[in-house]
Amino acid sequence: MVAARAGVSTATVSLVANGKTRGRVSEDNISRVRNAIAELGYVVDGIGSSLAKGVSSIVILVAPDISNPFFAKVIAGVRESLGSEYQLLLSVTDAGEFPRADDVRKLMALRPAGLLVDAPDAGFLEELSVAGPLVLLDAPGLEAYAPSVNLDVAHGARELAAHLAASGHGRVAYVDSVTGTATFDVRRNAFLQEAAARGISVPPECIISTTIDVGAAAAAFAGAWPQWQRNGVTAVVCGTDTHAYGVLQEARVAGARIPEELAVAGFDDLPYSATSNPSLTSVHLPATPLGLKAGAQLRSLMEGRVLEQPQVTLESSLVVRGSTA
Amino acid sequence: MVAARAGVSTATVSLVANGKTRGRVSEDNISRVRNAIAELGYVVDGIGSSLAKGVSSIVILVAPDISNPFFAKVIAGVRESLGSEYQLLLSVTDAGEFPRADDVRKLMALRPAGLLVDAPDAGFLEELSVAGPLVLLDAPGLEAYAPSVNLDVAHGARELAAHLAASGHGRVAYVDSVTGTATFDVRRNAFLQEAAARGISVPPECIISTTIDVGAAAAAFAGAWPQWQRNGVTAVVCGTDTHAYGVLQEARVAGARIPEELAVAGFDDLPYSATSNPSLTSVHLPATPLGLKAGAQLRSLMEGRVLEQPQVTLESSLVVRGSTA
DNA sequence: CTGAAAGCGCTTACAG
DNA sequence: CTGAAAGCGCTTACAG
Repeated sequence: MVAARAGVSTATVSLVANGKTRGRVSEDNISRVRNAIAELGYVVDGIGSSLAKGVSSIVILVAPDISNPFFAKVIAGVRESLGSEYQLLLSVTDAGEFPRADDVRKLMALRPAGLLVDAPDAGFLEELSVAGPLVLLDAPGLEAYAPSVNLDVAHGARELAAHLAASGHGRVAYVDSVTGTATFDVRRNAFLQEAAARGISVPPECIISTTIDVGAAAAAFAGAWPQWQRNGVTAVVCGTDTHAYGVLQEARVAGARIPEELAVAGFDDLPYSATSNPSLTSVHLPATPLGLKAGAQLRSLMEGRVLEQPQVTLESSLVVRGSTA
Repeated sequence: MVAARAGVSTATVSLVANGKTRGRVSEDNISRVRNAIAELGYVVDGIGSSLAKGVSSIVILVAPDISNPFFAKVIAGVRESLGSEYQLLLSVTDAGEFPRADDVRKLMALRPAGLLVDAPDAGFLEELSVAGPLVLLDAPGLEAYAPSVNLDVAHGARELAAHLAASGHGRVAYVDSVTGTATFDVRRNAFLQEAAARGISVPPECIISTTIDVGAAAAAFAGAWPQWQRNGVTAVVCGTDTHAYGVLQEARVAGARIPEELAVAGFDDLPYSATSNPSLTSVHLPATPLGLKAGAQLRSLMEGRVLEQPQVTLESSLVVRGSTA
């Protein structure tokens, strides 16, 4: 239709629509085609285009926990660095569950231009074996599989241990996340190691784990607190702020004054952590920069460039607030 | 490849892969093809299939505020009712901003099987003019454009006014959202109307609005509170819980005791509202059911069925907590 | 029940 | 600089 209107072949229209006119189309025809496109409101059909080109303009972001507010910022970052020529398709699953490689293979049938995978486990990547551009987010220890953008969450974890030691805490409990995501292992291990080095004891019976859910964490804490209290626990570190909200809630119910009798801290620095009462000490993770950088890396890959720095690590740092001060 | 392996034509393979074998393919060939598919790990190419069929299996969800935790639940609901044969593509924008119809037209080039639009304004729908299956979410007053699933947020708003009146509040302030989304108008109007009916005064200078952001709301409240206090305001109603978190935070800074000197309430009943200190009185909105129902309606449409009930409204209700009790 | 063939809307060598 | 033609991977009447 556009070709007919402009009086040229469809090949010429395609060239103009894709901006590949350099020395291939006359000025005259370029403007005829542009006019025809504008008048008809023509938009290149993505399906036909994808089939001919072999790839679509879709970028798929695979993530296990979209309900985490942290994630919204990651998405915003990815979108910004990807620009408007790529469409971002979110492959979401139920909170904490990871998509089966089988599901993702179905998504691959859409011929995505690139793939972004947040917080995967090795088995998933093993099974997946993507051919095209792929960037991992928050996948510590999996650098061998693909270029990745990681968070140096261990740094913040160590800061937290140092902060608690400096505040005089000698016995601390840890509320972990049950998901096997690598970041939670890093958080816990880095904290425990630094805590031990600074003379803080975290006995095995003071480490519990629950799903990432305020209610679940509250219930687990309620069950464990009486014994912890008898054992002299004066601080609880939580794998995520969400867990910490549950602990804060339940601690109030149990009548433990915060931070005088019980200090509480978490990871993620969610938006509400600055607002809760008491406000929550937390390890801040740069969510937007994470998305931004991962999007930029993927874009380089998709445009055929070679990454000058395939492995990137972003800093984390402790934000001290009322719950431990 | 599959056809060659099974010793049949590609047409037969297509029939089997799409499950359209009823009386068209022999049992013998069906199993040959199935085996070949399994052995080769073949997945129907979505692009080729879409081009031939005219539509893809993509469902696009357009939404203005993905950073709202409320939204994660809506998505979970949509995913569940859509099932695995459709892929959900999220068209996200920066918080509070709505995609331009132009952007969406680009998405339409992907030939989506259906479109879900959350919290649109009339102008957007006017400009859009979709041909295919379309369902609106949370679009009060726009029922004329398409089948929609709405929240009866007015009901909860009236309950809130009644609750405040019963608690003895005579002068109340309102912190609104600046986005022109219809739901915020409904919330405010329903509250103001019921408040007036119950003898609560909400003077014009006691109505302010900010973006949906804890910090912005906090700053706006900080600026307005001194005058409000002089005017005898004893309660603040916020268009969203996010606004309310900012008010809670700033009220503490200003030394106003909650709820004794100042009652605070919001809308949305976000997960953290149950956990904040004091916990936040809020109008609960059924996010998951909203997504569930919208997905189900769209699915009916995509499968060619006629909706027996094109307009659906879900209940909202007040949850009273410590911030007003 | 089966397969050859046309066609979906594009892009891209290729010949001119 | 331009256009005819092949081809991307499927699906679907159609003829047998």
